[in-house]
Amino acid sequence: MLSIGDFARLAGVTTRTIRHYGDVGILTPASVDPGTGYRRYGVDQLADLRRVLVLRDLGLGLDQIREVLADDPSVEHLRGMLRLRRSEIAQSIAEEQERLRRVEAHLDAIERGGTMDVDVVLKQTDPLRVAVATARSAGWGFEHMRPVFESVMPEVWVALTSGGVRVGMPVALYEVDAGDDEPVFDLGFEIGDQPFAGAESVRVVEPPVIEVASTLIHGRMAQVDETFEAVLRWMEANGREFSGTSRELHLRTEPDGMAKVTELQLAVR
Amino acid sequence: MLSIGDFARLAGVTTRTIRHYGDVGILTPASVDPGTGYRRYGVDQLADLRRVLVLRDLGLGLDQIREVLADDPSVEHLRGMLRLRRSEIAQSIAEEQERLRRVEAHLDAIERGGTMDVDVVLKQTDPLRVAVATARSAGWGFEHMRPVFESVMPEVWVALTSGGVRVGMPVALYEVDAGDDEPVFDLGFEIGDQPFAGAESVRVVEPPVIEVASTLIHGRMAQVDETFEAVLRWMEANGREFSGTSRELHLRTEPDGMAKVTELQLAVR
DNA sequence: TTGCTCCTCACGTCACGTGAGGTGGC
DNA sequence: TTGCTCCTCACGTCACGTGAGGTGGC
Repeated sequence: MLSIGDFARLAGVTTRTIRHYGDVGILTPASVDPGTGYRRYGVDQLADLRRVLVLRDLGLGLDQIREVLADDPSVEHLRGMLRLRRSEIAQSIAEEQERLRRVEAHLDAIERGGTMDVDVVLKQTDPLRVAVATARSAGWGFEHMRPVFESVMPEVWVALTSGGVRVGMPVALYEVDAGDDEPVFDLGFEIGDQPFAGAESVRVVEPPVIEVASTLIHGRMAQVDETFEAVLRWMEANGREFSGTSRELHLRTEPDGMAKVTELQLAVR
Repeated sequence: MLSIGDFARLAGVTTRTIRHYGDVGILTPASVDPGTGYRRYGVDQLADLRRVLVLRDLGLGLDQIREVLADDPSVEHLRGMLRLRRSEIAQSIAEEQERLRRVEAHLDAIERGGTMDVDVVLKQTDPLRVAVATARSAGWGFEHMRPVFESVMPEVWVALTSGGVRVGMPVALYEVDAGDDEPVFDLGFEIGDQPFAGAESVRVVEPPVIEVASTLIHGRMAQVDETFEAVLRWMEANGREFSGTSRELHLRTEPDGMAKVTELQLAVR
């Protein structure tokens, strides 16, 4: 019989760990002195403890370890847990590698230019339901777009409110096709889950949930072009490619309808 | 100004998270209503929150984030933290990959033969200081070794105790060189940090701390040969190679000096 | 007036580490 | 008798999630 100190030392762990395993029912002492409370362990329990430590080092939780040790023909059970663990670990490696890439991209940006000019986040878009009208402009760029915004948005607004629909956040949806000189895009408002049958040129769309590089634009929209390009550069530095789909979400607007905070989303491939 | 709910929604986090960042001093509300305690956030704080979320997703702790945000020309500081993070992530990826290999080796063992016959652990040896005599036997294997043990160990024991040294755990140290037919190895006892000048054939050695595949043998030493081979098979399955150095630590012995629990260590290359 | 939002505690998470304060064994 | 070991609480860790119980705003 071994004292807890000897037992722990032989296994290379602390006595606190041994007591903890007793507390959670993973490894109870062979006997406990009723007077002093001193724990005693049998030498054959060393092998049990080893098994626990092996499973722990594979990343199993103590609850799982207790389960595996509990049922006797535990091979099937253990196999199931290890398969689960395998995919969990593979998953977490993939995530850490992705994280490492992001850290390195940040460091690159710092080395190159002081610090990053934009804060870009890679994320999934939130589900969205919008009522939009299709718009055309003479060319890309804010100067071409602005008049289109100013004529189309009020149009959609009127169609919605006269239909009894409360308008939400203003939204613009773009698709760039190769060599487009005359951009065609959708302008409108988020409408949540309110019913709306559509009217004349206004229809309801639910853009798919996709992965985007997202950034915020503060203040007037004049910066939108340069921000767009900054995000494209960010994508390049981070090994991502622009798919051609982009969205503008006007998170906050001035009373006059001008954007105050805009989220710019460029879909990655 | 934004309510905490709007603020959180725009950033895609919960209000609890926002409050927590307030509690720890990372992002305090632009204003707090003194009557109701309601928090108010400025739209420009959305960018601040974004920065926090970006750093969080790089794996920085909230303490570190607070530090980086605290000093204003934080580029140097941030760079240092990101470099640290980079190496931490690389480290953790390596560990997870190692863990994945162990899980897969376990699964292979289960597929092949029900479950593993030995519990083998890869670990660093503990520091060790032993007094040993050199021994020779006619060949490898327990049957050849046993008589050597039985004659050499008492010899060392006498040399130590007559020198006033308390003997610790019995230890055997082996080196296999290619094609050795007449094994030469060291037998003796752990002596901790007790001084011992050496006597006749007995000398003090401190075997280096090395990485070993370790397993326990319960009961009489007759199983040592098959266990040795099982560990070699384990190494093969786990992509490790035996370096030729091995050790036996007699963790517990019977009153008659026979081993009751023995740790067998094979050094990996 | 009824939902909805917001508020402040405060416990739980996971596997122990780390004292604090006290007692048994050589 | 003096160290050394052992004992039982009980807090701390990290970044929030999740109620509980209560109140303000449209």
